[in-house]
Amino acid sequence: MMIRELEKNYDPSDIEERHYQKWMDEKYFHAEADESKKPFTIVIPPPNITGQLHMGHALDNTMQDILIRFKRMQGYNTLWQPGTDHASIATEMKIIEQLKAEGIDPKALGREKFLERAWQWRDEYGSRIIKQLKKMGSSCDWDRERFTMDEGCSDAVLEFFTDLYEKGYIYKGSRIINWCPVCRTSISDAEVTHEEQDGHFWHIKYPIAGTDRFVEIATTRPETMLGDTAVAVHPADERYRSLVGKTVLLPLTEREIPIIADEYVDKEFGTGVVKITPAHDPNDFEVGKRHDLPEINIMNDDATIGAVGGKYEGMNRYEARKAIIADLEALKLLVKTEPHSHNVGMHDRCHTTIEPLIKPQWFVKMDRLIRPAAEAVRNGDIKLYPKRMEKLFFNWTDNIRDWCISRQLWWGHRIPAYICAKCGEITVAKTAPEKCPQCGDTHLMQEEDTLDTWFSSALWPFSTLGWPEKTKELDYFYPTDVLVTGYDIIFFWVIRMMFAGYEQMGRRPFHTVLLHGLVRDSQGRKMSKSLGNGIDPLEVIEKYGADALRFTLITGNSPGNDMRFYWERVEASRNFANKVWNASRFIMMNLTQSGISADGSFNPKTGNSVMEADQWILSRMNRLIKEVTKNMESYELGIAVQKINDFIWEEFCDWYIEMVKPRLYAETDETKAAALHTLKTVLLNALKLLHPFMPFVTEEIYCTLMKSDINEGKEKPSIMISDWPVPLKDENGNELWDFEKEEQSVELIKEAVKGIRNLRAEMNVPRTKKAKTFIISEDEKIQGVFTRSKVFFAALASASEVVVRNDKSGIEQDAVSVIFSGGTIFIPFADLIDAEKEIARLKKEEEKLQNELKRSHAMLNNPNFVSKAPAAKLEEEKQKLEKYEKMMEQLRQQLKRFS
RNA sequence: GGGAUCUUAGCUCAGCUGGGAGAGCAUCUGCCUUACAAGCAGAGGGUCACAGGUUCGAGCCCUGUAGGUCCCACCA
Repeated sequence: MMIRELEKNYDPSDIEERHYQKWMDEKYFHAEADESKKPFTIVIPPPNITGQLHMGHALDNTMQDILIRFKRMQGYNTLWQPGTDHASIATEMKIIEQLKAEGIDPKALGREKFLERAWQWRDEYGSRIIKQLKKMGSSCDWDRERFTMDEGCSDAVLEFFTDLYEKGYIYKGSRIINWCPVCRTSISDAEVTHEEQDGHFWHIKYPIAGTDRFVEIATTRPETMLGDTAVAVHPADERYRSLVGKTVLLPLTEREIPIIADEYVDKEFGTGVVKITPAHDPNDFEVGKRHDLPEINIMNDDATIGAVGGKYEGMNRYEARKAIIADLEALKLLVKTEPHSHNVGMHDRCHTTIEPLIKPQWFVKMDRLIRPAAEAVRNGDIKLYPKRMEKLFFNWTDNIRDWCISRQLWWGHRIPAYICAKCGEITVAKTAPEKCPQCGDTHLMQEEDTLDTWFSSALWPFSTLGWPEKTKELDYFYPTDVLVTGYDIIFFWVIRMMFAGYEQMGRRPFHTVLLHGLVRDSQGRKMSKSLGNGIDPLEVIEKYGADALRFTLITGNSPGNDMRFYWERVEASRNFANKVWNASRFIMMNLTQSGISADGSFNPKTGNSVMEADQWILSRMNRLIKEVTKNMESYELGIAVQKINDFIWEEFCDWYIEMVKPRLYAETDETKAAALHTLKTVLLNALKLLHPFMPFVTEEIYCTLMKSDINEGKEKPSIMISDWPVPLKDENGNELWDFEKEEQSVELIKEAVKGIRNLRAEMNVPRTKKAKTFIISEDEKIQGVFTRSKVFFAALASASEVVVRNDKSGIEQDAVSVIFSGGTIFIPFADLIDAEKEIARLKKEEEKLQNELKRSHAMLNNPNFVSKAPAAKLEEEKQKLEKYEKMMEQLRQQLKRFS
């Protein structure tokens, strides 16, 4: 039957599309509030509408999908809330770019027309990344897709803004802010990155008024001297104490400015005299406030020198710097130029050097608002994984500064503040007031600025659920559970969601933040457009399938660590998918060909046709289920999937399936049904454990399996809504799949098989040369194990016949031997025995054993170990020693034969 | 300047609360064994950066050193 449908190699291409469509059609991703079930909720970090899927998204969404699929299978009512972000500045830049390419001046176009273009952009490109996320297999509830600027989210922003304003947390003020001269907008502190740059330290003489003396200052930005309104020294600096209160004549402008004393100055640094430019430096701004200094803005919005700059007007910052240095030199006021490296603030988006400027802007007072969030992390109400990220978090919250939320952009939520044309009164309201509450004038202008894009994303965990409306979704799904995102976005988003959640909802927005690292290229470089080293996830999916990509991203790295992307790893992941595919093919083939139903009264605990191998693999599977579940619940996804991989490939495929083959191929074998049932049980459970990681291949196999008549009828129509495996228990509550003794037996068999394989490989015995195999053990239990498992040795160890005895007499003369912990194995290879080689082989074994004995003796002869180590450990070591001694004894006997 | 993190096989990395060093890829040797050559069997390869300390016992805990990466910070 279906075996013909299953190709020899797994081909994901058409399968993925088909199953995804089916999942959507069946509404498996959709969640409704349902008080009878426990919710599990994740909100997606909304990708920008300018964005294309990159590896970071791929990793981020794979992790979320794994958690969601896992919880869904565990029976939770899971909601993965999707949506996109308007990304004010990024989108605005894209549109300006677009307009310019068409020869249109954005400013001339006007706000309204510009916004029309922006909405067009969003309609055209906004859903592009959503389509790409679907290719990853993301099981988001697409019926609930949201957008940060849709009606509901905009209402939420209005509510949030006006509420914070009324509570006094939002204010407008003229303060020094970070200005991007290219984007022509203010940005928040979080959007500034610092970069160490080689610059210069210029020492300049400022003449002291009324004397022929000078003070020497040192600066890295001489052009700002046009805006100097003081020079400062430390109050305790003896060198300059007498100068405080005097004035200097600012070169080039001839303005007279005071010499002041302020603690801010570091006596030891530079000359100990600092020029103070309150309008262009955050520190100088503070000094200026303390001393009531004038603030002279010397720059235009594009960072060219303004009208106050006299002859330098119109030059950009760097031209002005050059010109000023040249002029100072001509005036002999330049003392020296030193090389100096210093940190320069850059706009993280366009990489332009920030210009600190004084502008009227809107701010959120953060000191009080941040407290519940900081407290939550401190007391464990919100947990960060990995824990070390808490340091990063506190680093920010402990040094919190007010958040500049106004942007001089058009694309975004316009600030709901209305300014009276007559009296200048500012009214903040959700809708435009008809008249000024102060003077009654009806000419009110709405604030031109829009809000920082993160202002709306801060509300994402509840605005997407309907807030400020009291919806049943909000009631049921909030607080959400886990937030998954990159550590690079903690400051921008995570912290802000936290304070917004506590402020507006009175509750945490999520209980866990799961942070991941960056995906880098194979050389460890950040993937970026400019380097051209980015790898398109869609290309990977096309070539190897979404399962392979997901598997690659989740394997072999620990939480929060960056990872490197290699095509070789994708290939290895694809190979694993194929392995699962083929194992399933094998099992299904045997199930159908056997004509034996694998259902029914099978009980591995009592069934007399059950073999140790069956019990062994069931027991191993039982342990796997427990461990993987635990790992998943602790967010150790990489560890979990590694264990699943190892179990399926090594234990199940390489050992169990190989062991079971002779039983399946035999014409009549009373153990066949047990084998088939075990194969099916283990496969089904393994598929389920694997499903969150590799949703497509597992679904395809599952459905094929279910289509057939071997279906017990208890399973769901899709693996994604099937039940997460749990250890089976009998009526007394004992685990049905727990077989410790049988596990030990099989481990013994494996040891013996490995020994024989090793021996044959070293002696270059071809696989086709079968040999009679004598297994000698004095232990009756061990004899029993091998007597029952004779059948395995043909398939696994090229045995033609297996004889289990307690006595080696008569067989050792023409045989080679393998010593293992259960006894000795003899294989008569008279024609192949080369005494010298045999001795060498045995000597090598002896050396290994000798080392073990040495180690064991050393431990057990250490009185401290014996008295202090735990009893179990001690006992374990004693047993090992006993085992080694036995093996050594046997080995010596064999060595004797050849010497 | 403060902090985080990394240093483990040729390469990329795991190694979760301390109890005999692992995986994938690469290399070498055999195998087209009727699930899979995208595979099977076998092998080689590591003073776990260095130096101390705690411990019966350290890749894991503590201190220091060196080097790499990253974050934060107003030293003009």
